Amino acid sequence: MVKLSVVGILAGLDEDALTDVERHINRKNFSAGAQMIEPEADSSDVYLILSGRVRIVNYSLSGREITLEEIGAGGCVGQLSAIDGQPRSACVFAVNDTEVAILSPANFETVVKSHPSVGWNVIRELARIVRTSTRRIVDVSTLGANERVVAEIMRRAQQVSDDTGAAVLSPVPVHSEIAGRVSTSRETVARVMGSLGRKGLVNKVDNGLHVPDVRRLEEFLSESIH
Amino acid sequence: MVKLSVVGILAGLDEDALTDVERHINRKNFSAGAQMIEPEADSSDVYLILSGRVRIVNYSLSGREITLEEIGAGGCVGQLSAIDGQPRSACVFAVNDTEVAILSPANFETVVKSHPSVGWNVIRELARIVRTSTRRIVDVSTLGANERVVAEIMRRAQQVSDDTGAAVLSPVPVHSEIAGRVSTSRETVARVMGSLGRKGLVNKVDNGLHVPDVRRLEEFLSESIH
DNA sequence: TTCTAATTGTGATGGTTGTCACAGAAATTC
DNA sequence: GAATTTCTGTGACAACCATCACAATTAGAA
Repeated sequence: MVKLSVVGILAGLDEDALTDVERHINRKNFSAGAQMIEPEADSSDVYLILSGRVRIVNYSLSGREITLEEIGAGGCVGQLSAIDGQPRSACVFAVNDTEVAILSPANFETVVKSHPSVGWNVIRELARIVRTSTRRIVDVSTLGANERVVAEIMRRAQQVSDDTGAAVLSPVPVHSEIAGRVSTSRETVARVMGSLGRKGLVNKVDNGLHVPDVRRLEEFLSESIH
Repeated sequence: MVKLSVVGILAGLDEDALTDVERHINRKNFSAGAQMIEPEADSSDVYLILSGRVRIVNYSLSGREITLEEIGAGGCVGQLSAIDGQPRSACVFAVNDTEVAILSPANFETVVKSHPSVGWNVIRELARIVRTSTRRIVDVSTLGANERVVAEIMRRAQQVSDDTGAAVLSPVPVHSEIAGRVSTSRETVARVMGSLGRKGLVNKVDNGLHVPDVRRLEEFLSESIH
């Protein structure tokens, strides 16, 4: 049984407070691929992710999948509805087997209001989301689809680059998954990845995608933006 | 001298608390068009808007202007940097003559943490921003430029529609301003507006843009999405 | 292994829309 | 009211990329 203390927004709570929260949650498990929240549902529960990984997506009428966020253990989803009472705007499903603690909106509000540190944690988390959303709006408004794909690879590589400036993305990101994250088609991702490979900017290794020189990728991107 | 009580995030504070906050702010005036915050500046102050109107924009390398938000009296800007300490990601300028109260990041954090209601107000405000950002990401990923323009007019009309289902947007929105808000070019907005006019869905009146039947506009949009 | 499903690679094509260019209209300034 | 700036309207054109359509490859299950 995973402890609630792994949850980021509860950081700073002492043992007593945590056991108190524990009394107000329901634990639940979802297996990989299961849908956790469907849009327009009129629940407003907050899901604290204890283990596993979830993805927040939105489907266009034409069936195109738009990935809004992906959140791992320690994160939480579904806060928005709990905060403003509006219906859910996206659907959430489990990428891996996932264990969650479910908090009712009323209890969420109580916890937030009675523990200033939790309130501040929630604020920080929302600020993070606003920043990434803003970046994405700017990206999609100023970059072409090809450049967005490169930028996405670059960002992922930056996060795991070692001191020689190389990085390995493992497992190899699936094209359609990247496409969902940068609002383009799977085919465009395939073409860009092919071209990056031919230029030697990335290459496939056993169990991952190898980026020999992240800096060179950055340069390539700023050149192509022109 | 405008009272601090107009500020949304301070709602719920009593007189004593307000006078206390008053001691920690600096008032400042900006005239229309003045730049209030420039990107990358290493200040992290929070600006409480007492009167006037400001616009948060981001410029692409090619000079294209992306409007992220527009905020009137009672709102606040610059929270993100105060919350996460990261540099500013956009620039803010005054649309009208604007009076602000400036709060240092440390004082902002103190106020938020010492008044649960303020904390919750900030959370609600951030949630609102996340919702509009998400909507915009979905829009820009699923709709074409033409449809986004129609959707923008529709949303504005919905907000001011009377009981007959008509609406007047006044003053007439400037094309380039709409373009900045839906990530397209001024010319595209001009073409769409022209076509909407020819269809009788909108028409110019003295001092505004008249939408005779908002519902018809909604229908037109869902048809064009197809 | 063999079979099946998922993922990738690539050509052809057409629609959308950004960009350039310039003319006309409207609003502001002087 | 003349002059200047800002805003609007529209044509032409090319770039970009989503979509369709398959083939090839790889991974996973039986």
